[in-house]
Amino acid sequence: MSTETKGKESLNFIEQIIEEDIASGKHNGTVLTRFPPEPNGYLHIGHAKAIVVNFGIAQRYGGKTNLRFDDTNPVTEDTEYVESIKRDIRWLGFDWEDREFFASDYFDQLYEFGADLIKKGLAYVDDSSAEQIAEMKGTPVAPGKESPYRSRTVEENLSLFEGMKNGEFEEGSRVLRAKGDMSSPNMHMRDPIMYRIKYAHHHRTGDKWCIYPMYDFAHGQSDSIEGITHSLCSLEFRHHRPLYDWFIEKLDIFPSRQIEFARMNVSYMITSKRKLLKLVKENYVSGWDDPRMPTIAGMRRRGFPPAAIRTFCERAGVAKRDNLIEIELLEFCVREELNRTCSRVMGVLDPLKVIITNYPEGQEEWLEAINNPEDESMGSRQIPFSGELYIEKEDFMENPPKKFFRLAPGANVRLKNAYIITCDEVIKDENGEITALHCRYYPDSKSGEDTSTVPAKGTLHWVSVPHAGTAEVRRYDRLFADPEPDGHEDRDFLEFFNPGSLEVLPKAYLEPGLKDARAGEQFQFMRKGYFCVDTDSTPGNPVFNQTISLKDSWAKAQKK
RNA sequence: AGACCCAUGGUGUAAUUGGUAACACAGCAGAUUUUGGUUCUGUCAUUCUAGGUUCGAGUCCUAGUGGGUCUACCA
Repeated sequence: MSTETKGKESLNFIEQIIEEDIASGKHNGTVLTRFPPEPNGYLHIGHAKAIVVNFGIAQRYGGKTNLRFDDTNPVTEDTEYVESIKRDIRWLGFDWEDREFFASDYFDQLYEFGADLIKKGLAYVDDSSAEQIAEMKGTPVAPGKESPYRSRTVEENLSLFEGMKNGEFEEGSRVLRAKGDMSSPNMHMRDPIMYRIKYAHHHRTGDKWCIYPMYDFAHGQSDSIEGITHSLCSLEFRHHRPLYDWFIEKLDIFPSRQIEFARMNVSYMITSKRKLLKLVKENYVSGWDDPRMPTIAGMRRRGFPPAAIRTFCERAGVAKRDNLIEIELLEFCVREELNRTCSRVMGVLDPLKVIITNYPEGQEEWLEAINNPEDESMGSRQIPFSGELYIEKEDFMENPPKKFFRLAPGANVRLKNAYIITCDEVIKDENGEITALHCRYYPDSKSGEDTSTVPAKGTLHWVSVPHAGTAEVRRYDRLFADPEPDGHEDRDFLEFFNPGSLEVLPKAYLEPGLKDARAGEQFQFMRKGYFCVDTDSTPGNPVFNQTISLKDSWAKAQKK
C-alpha cells in the first residue's frame, strides 16, 4: 500500500484539527481512532469510507486504529457478522493488530459508571412506560415534562438499578435515565435513557446481563476507556455530541473528542441496511455478495480491487456537506488500478466465425502477445492462430457507417498480434442471418514484421476456433436506473431496479491459456473490459464476471 | 414551528486562514496509438442572494433563501 503523505497542501478539516492538537501537545501528539461497526449486517461502500477515513487519518499521523464492535443490542446482533466484518476490513487492506474490542467487554465498567452517576445525583430509575417517556419528552418546539420518578433518592435509585441488573423487573418496566434538561432544545439532552432491561441472549456475554446500555451511554464511554483521541463519526451524531461530552465530564474520564463528517453517498447505489436486505430477501440479487451489490463482499466478488476502493474514498474527500459522489469516479479508480495490473487476453463474447480462405488447411502457428503494454515486466505469451477464427459479432457490419473502421465487405482490419485480413464474402443461412465470413490474410503482414503495406485502420481481437476454451460470462450494469434510487419521497427505490443489471452469456470463447485461471484472477479482455474468475467456477467450467467495461468512445459516439 | 449543521463549475474536494478561484472525475474538441483502451493537449465558475466591514472578501459581520439533521427502551 502506498503511504500517502499528505504534505502541506490541502488538509481536510479533521486533519486540521488533528494538526492543531499535535501542535498544542494534546495527548502528547498521540492519535488513536476507531472503527465501530455494529455486528448486525454486512459492510458496504459507506463503511469503506468510514474505514478509510479512520484508519487513513491515524496512519497519516503515526497513530493507530481500534476495531470495536458496538454490540449493545443483543436482539439484533450476531457473531456471524463479526467474522464477515473482520474479513472485509482486512481485505480492504487495514490492520487493527491486537486492538480488537467489543463494547460488551466494558459492560461491568459501564454498570459502575451508571452507579457513579446515580451517586452523583445525575441519574435515576424511571418506572414510566416507553409511551409515557415519549410523551414527556416534548417536541423540538415544546419543552418536555420531568418524570414523576426523577426525584427518587440516591439510595432508592441505587437499589432499583441493582434490581434491574439482577433481573427483578420485567422487560420494559424500568429504565435508567440521566438527569439532563427536559427543556433543552436538544432532544438528546432531555433525560436520555442510559440502560434498558432486555432478557436477551448476547452473542458474547450470553445470559450474564439483562440490562444493556444505550448507544449514548456506551459509545463515548468505550471511546474514553480505550483512550480514543479523535472519535470520527457521521453528521447525524452532531446532536449527540453535547451528551457525549456531558457523560465524559460528569464521569471525569479520558476526554475523547467526537468529530462529525458527512457520510459518502454514491450515485446509483443505496446503502440502507433495510433496503439492501430487501434486495437479498426478495431475490432481486443472488445474495449479499452479488457482484451488483454495494457491499464490500459484492465489490470483492465483482473484482473491484481494494486499492481502487481506497483511492476512491480518498478522492471523494472529507467535509461536512451532503454529497453525492458520481459512480464514474469509482469506475475510474477501478479501471486505473486494473489497467496497471491486469494481463491482456483475448476473449470473444458474442462470436462470428471467420474462415481464412488462403490459410493452409490444418496449419496452426503460435504468435507472441505482450501481456501488458503498461508493464513490460509482465512479459509475453504465445497464442495460437489458425484458419478458423471467432471475432466479435459487433466488429462486422455489412453496411457500415462512415467512421466504422472494423470489418466490412471489402474492408481490411488487423487481427491483434496476428495478420491483416480482407473480408471477401459474407455467408448467410436461409433466414438471411450471417453465419460466417470468408476472408483472405496477408502472410507478410504478421505483427512485428509487417512488410505488406496493406492499410488497416482497425484492430480486432479474435480467438482460434480449434484452440478456444469456453466460459460463462456474466456482465453487470448498475443495479438501479436512477442516480438516487432512495432519494424520492413519492417513489419506492425498487421502482428503479434495473432488470438488465445482470446479463449471462453462457458460452464465450477464450484463448486457451485461460483454462487454468483460478477464482479471483483478473484479466483485461482486450477491447471489452476487465473480468475476474468467479467463485461459481468449477473445473472445466469457468465463470467470468465483468468487473467493468473498457471505455468505449465508439459506442458513445454511436448513441449520439 | 424551534435548535443545530451546511452552501465554491455537471460532480466531489481545495484555496498558504483577508491578497484576486486549484486539483480530480464527468463532458466537449484534438493529437498519439497494432486495444475506438492507455497516454497527451486544449476547453468548461458572476464562489446561493442582498447589504455591510476593508485598499482588497470564496474567506469576516447582518439579513434572507435553499438543503440537511434531531422528537427509537436502534446504532
